[in-house]
Amino acid sequence: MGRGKIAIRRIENQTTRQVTFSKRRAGLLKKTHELSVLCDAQIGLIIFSSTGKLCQYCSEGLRMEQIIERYQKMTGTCIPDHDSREQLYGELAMLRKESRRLHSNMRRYTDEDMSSIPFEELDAVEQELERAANKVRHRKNELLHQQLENLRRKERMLEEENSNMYRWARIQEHRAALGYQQAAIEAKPVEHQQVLDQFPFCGEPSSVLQLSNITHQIDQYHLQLAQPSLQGSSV
Amino acid sequence: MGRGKIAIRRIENQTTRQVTFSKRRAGLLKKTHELSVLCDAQIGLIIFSSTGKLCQYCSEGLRMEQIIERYQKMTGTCIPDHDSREQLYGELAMLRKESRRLHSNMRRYTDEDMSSIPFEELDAVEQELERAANKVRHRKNELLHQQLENLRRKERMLEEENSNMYRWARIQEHRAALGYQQAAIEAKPVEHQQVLDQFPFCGEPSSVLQLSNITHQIDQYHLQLAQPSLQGSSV
DNA sequence: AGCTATTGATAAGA
DNA sequence: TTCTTATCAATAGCT
Repeated sequence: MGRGKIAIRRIENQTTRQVTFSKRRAGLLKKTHELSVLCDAQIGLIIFSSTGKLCQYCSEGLRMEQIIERYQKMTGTCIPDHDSREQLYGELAMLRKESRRLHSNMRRYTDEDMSSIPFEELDAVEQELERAANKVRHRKNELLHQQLENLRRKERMLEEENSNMYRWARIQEHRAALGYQQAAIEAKPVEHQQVLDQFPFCGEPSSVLQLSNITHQIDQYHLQLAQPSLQGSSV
Repeated sequence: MGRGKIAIRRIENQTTRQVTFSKRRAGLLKKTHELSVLCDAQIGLIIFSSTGKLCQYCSEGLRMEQIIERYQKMTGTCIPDHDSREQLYGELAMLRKESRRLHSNMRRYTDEDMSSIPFEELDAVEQELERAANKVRHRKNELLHQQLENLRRKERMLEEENSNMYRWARIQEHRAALGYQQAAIEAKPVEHQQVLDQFPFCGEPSSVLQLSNITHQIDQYHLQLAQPSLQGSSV
């Protein structure tokens, strides 16, 4: 058809090829459509031009996917895309959910972020901090031990002195009873603490000085505790 | 073409339709092939007859799957599918990695397995452990504060009682001096501590009971200190 | 299927 | 590209 007959082989002249492609493509689409309509056939036609341009036809009332799906069902070939995409979405949803769960779990341990430390140094820095913190902690414990040891020693001295003083007071009481019977009667039957309560404070025995010293030390210890550790003991 | 012109609509006569289908199908395949060859096009043609029979053509050197794959790639690229798929794969990889990381992190708290920590996660792990240790330390400090506060209160009571007891003893001493002058001379000029030292221990005044109680508490506190912290406070 | 009159497709040129 | 048109191809209806 046409002015002359042509051989069915690749047309070398690019312009001619392009023109022929356009004409014959239109004819093919027309013929395809006619066959589809006349004979009630489901047809899918996919054309990639030599320049990569896509052109397609598919029977009325259908989409190309349906033709392809039917074709794959019939030939048994399966193109992995659809199923695998479903799987991907499923895994994605699962991972998102799990990630949320794990993150909220981890937040129990990590409330802050240290975002400004270079990657390579993190482990070394961390070890150093850990070591420093351990040293501070160790030192603090040593001090606490010392403080408490001192405290305990002084309390034992105090305890001893207290009991001695009590016995000394009893002796004085006894002596007073020998001198003035009335004074003995007044002092003897009264309970220890009750007797003490009857006398207003005056004077400072040495034991009191010792105690104020201990109190001072406790205050110092308190100051130590109030200082945050190197890495921040505050919660 | 043909003896008469026909309308492009479904052919009602089944025989005629079937014949027309055969003839035109052959023509379509021929035209398809000619287009493919002449113009160097990649063409896939899928035809389902009204009876369900499959007929296909595809350009030489190709399989239908390749045509379909190329078609899906191209249509998927034009529609925003390609980008979103890239994103999906990216997010999927990220979530998989993160999930692995979080899981191994959790294992450190639940299984106490520290031997399998990857390099990149050391910093996070250290911080988390550090923070957990800080919480423990904070709790410990709270307890120490309480203990020492109690200790100090009891010591102040003791101090007060001690000074009162001293004054009471002085009064007894004074009364004794009024009765027996010699007793007064013996007690008065001697230093408080020295006087106490002259009397061996006997009996237990209430203040002594209080002190032993405090001592017991200090012992308990010492036990607490001896316990290593959760992450090992030892240096 | 085969034939063929007739219509449709299209190569080449504008 | 599109149009024209001479020519060839496809095919409808008949056998």
